[in-house]
Amino acid sequence: MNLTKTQEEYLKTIYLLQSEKNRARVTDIAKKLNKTKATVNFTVTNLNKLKLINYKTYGEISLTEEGIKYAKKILEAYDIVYLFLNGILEMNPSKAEEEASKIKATIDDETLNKLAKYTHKTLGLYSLECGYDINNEKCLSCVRRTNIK
Amino acid sequence: MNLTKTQEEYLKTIYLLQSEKNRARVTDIAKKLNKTKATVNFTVTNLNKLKLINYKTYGEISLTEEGIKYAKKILEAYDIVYLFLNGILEMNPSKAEEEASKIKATIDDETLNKLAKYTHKTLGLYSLECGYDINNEKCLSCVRRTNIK
DNA sequence: AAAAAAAGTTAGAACAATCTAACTTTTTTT
DNA sequence: AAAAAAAGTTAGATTGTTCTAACTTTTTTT
Repeated sequence: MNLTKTQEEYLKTIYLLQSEKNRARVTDIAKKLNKTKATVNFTVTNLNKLKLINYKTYGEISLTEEGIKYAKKILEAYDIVYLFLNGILEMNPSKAEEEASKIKATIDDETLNKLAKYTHKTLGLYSLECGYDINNEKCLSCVRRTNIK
Repeated sequence: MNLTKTQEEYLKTIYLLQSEKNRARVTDIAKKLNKTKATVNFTVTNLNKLKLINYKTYGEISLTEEGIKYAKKILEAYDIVYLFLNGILEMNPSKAEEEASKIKATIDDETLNKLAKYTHKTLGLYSLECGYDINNEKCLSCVRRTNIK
């Protein structure tokens, strides 16, 4: 399935809201993304059709198994970019967060992998506190700032 | 004036085509951006209304003074990102080019400046072959791969 | 200079994402 | 439990970007 940037952004937001506040209502998402409730409702309906979230009119919103998979992948990518911006470029957390979202949404996997490798090497994290495996082209928990269950 | 990403992309493309091939026709732009002629025609008409290009129906396309200013700024930003991707992440030129376009279009000036500083410092270009001035927050000719007249 | 090819244009449609305004449902407060 | 507030929905419109298909103009070839 090929998601749009917006869809990815919403999945990530729902995931984070759920792990931070144990719920992700239309209003919460709207606030976090600075969109109107109508807009959020539109995308939520749309993600529901794709079976990425569970949702019934006036009901609660939660990610499906599939949705969680996507959200984790999106977050991992986002975290790599965040780590670079915050850890290497020394941007302040909130700015780095904002920019990481935007950048993550545009770059492809090759760039992301190269950035992960570089960031790990430069920050001296490789094969230390994190489980990053340079051959396996994966970046794991060390990058994650949020606590995902 | 606040341009959309698409408008910026077209301005950059027109600029490059003009310096490389001395002309930027609808067809040339379409090929470079992988869009249909109809689509290019639409945006060209639109840039003309904004007085960023000179253009009459069936006529030639060229940048106005204003258009050139924008294009240079866009290219400078693009080049900073390109230098990072190619020079530091060691991506191959064509991939770096492609990704730099996308990234440049999303990040804001603060990120760009930090990236410029970092890239210059890391590649040892600062105050050597380039005119980069760390206080002035500008990245000048050293980054430019294209020869702009 | 006529025919063919290339370039350019226009009209009409589609899509994703967003908005405002009016409305309904649910939750909270009194 | 009635009133008020908060949350959620729907309809309708707008914007930006893109497309296809049909058409016109310009350029090149014969």
